[in-house]
Amino acid sequence: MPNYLTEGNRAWEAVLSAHAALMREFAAEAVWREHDVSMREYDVLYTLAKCPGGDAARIGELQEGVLLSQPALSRLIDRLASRGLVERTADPDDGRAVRVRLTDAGAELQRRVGRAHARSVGAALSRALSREEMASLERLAQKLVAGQQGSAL
Amino acid sequence: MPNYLTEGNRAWEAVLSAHAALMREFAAEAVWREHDVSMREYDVLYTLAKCPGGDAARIGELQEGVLLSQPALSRLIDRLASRGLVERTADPDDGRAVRVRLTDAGAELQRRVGRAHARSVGAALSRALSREEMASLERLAQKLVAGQQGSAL
DNA sequence: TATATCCATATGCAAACGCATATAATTACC
DNA sequence: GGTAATTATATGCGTTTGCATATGGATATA
Repeated sequence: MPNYLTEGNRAWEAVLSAHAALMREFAAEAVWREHDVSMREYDVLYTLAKCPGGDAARIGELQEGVLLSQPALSRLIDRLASRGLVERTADPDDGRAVRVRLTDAGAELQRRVGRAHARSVGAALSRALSREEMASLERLAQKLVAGQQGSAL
Repeated sequence: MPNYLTEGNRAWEAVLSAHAALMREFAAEAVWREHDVSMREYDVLYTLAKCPGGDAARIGELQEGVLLSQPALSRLIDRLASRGLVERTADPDDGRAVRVRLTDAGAELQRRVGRAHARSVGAALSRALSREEMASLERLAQKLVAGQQGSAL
């Protein structure tokens, strides 16, 4: 594994620019205001929605997908719960843990917002990349994630 | 420009995951604490450092690279200025605008932190991608940015 | 089983953020 | 050239964030 430092840095800088540019565009969508949901809140709702085990996840699991500190995520879930979008339930196997799952209202909101947001995402990517390039980008991003997981040992 | 909505969404989701994973790793670096600089602050210092015109940029220009609201960036610059890392000067051509440039101390700090951070970035990318893949990722990310610029019209 | 250590989540608090809006300077239009 | 619309940045204010730490359950060790 040779170290191509400058190439790596240039690639990462480009990724950051792309991330910033697209996030800015997506943040400008009307959906968020229409449904009174922030992108971060939606991110959590989305993560819960695609969660395999009956839409229930432990906070620690959600943490991996969302770029937030543990306390910030804990309070974000507070807010979602107080709005009736998610429910906290005790984990039967671990008394310390908390399971979070979407309520019907939360799942419904996620679907509504998700449809609109997915359109924007698809449009933005289609504008810039071919189908093959999208697949290539997906693969490269997945390799980056995989590389990270290896280093966490 | 056909719309490959699902492919685009999968690619974007992978990019978000990679971004989150790497940002988390980079945030854990010791540099930030050692030099009492947050990643966002460094981001601004870096943007100023690579700025062509004598390391001076208008706030609006900085805004494009940093994912922050205009008021947040304005105050971030306040803090950097109060620590003597950047200087605000009036723009000679536009009385509304403000030019921001690195002080010597700011440039020095940027270099120190930059070296350490660049090592981490390079290492993380090298761990996951080959040189060719880095180049490919850079190109795809640049196309994403270019696609965005086109849509801003 | 008592005790120390480790883990998952929550809470106190100061710092930082976003939204709305103010301020001041530029450009557009008549 | 004067008034309106626009642009660049700053400020007020309520909300959200991160850091440090508390709390309470699990695991290990003796």
